[in-house]
Amino acid sequence: MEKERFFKALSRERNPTHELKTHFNRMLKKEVYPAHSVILGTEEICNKMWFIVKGSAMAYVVKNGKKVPYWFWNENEIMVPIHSFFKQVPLGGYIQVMERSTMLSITYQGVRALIGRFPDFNFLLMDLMEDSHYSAEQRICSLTAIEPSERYELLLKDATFIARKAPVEAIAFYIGVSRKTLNRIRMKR
Amino acid sequence: MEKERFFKALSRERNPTHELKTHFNRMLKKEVYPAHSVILGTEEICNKMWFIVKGSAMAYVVKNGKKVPYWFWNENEIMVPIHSFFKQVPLGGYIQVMERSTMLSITYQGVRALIGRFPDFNFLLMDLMEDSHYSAEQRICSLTAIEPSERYELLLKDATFIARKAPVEAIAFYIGVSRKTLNRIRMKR
DNA sequence: TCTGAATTGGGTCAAATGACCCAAAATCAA
DNA sequence: TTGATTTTGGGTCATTTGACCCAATTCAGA
Repeated sequence: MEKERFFKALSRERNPTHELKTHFNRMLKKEVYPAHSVILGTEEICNKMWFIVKGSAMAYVVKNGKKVPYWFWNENEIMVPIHSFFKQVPLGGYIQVMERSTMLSITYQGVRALIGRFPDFNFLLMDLMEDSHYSAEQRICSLTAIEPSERYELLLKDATFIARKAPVEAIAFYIGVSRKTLNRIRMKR
Repeated sequence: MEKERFFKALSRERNPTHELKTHFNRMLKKEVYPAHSVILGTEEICNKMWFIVKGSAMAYVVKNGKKVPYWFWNENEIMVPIHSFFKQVPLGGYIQVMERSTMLSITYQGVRALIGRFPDFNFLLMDLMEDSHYSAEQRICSLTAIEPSERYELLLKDATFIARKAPVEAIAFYIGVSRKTLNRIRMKR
């Protein structure tokens, strides 16, 4: 069942109590977003954490009228803009689904309640943050320590869904080059 | 006193119990590193979290024999390679002090003990991770959404200590350009 | 303090890149 | 289904960039 998948994605190798799971599941709401809909705007404070049951999404900033993505989420992943959600501050970017997407969501208040009641829950959240932080650091290294073409190869290897689902220009900006340069990279292989 | 500064950097706006503070302080060790010494190597698992009482440090990966920095820490900051420390896995990079530095350290076992005993402590760690994650995300946006010269201006504004303390080449790689390009940027202003 | 090593600014030139452009293809909405 | 809009690959050309180089300066260790 879908709720199980969300909880599984959260808990992974850990073994949280059944009680936590029950309370967690009880708080989930199902949401469906039409293709390309914007879920969250720059000025908004994110008050939900999602699990992508089916679909995908990206977070981007707008520069010179262009969407420059800084994060992608795939099916089966937990989608939460960490800073906006946990600090309850404006997102400073946009989150948009890349296709018609089905999500499960839990509110900020819901998460807070679980934290208060189940100290174990903290560990799950900390794991989430660690992983996210690790990905971000990997991305920084990729953007500074390797060539654009290698970055593209890495993307094809580690995040195939991006190559399949995102517009070319978004992929290009994501790896720090222009659409033209990504085209040239693709021509050469 | 130095230990107070460490705890203050950890707790910030929060108000942890005095008991936590006492136990925390009791676990700290003072360490002094000579200028440019490497504190942690690629294969090592980080088993400490530091507070930089005086000095500064950088984390970098080596690419074609060059040091490409992905993180800098200044005086009064908490230095911890989040992934290696919390997941207890090899660093996958190097940490080096940029000058003779005085630190306070607490071991991984120490942190674990505090987590077990003071659930409050989790919140301090989560704040730490959030902030770190936010900085990483900002850096990703800077590397993809703005021009090298703007990146340099941002660095001068938000992280002056890097411009003052890091070698030119390190600064260049940090903002994703060659030493030559950074030189040209500097010439033009 | 002194000497060797490392870092620095800046010159040259070939290669990579981005801005602009276009026509074809794909996508979307009525 | 169809017409309008968006996305795409690819061409041109000016600009930016990086690799390589060197001499001057700074730095570090004895």
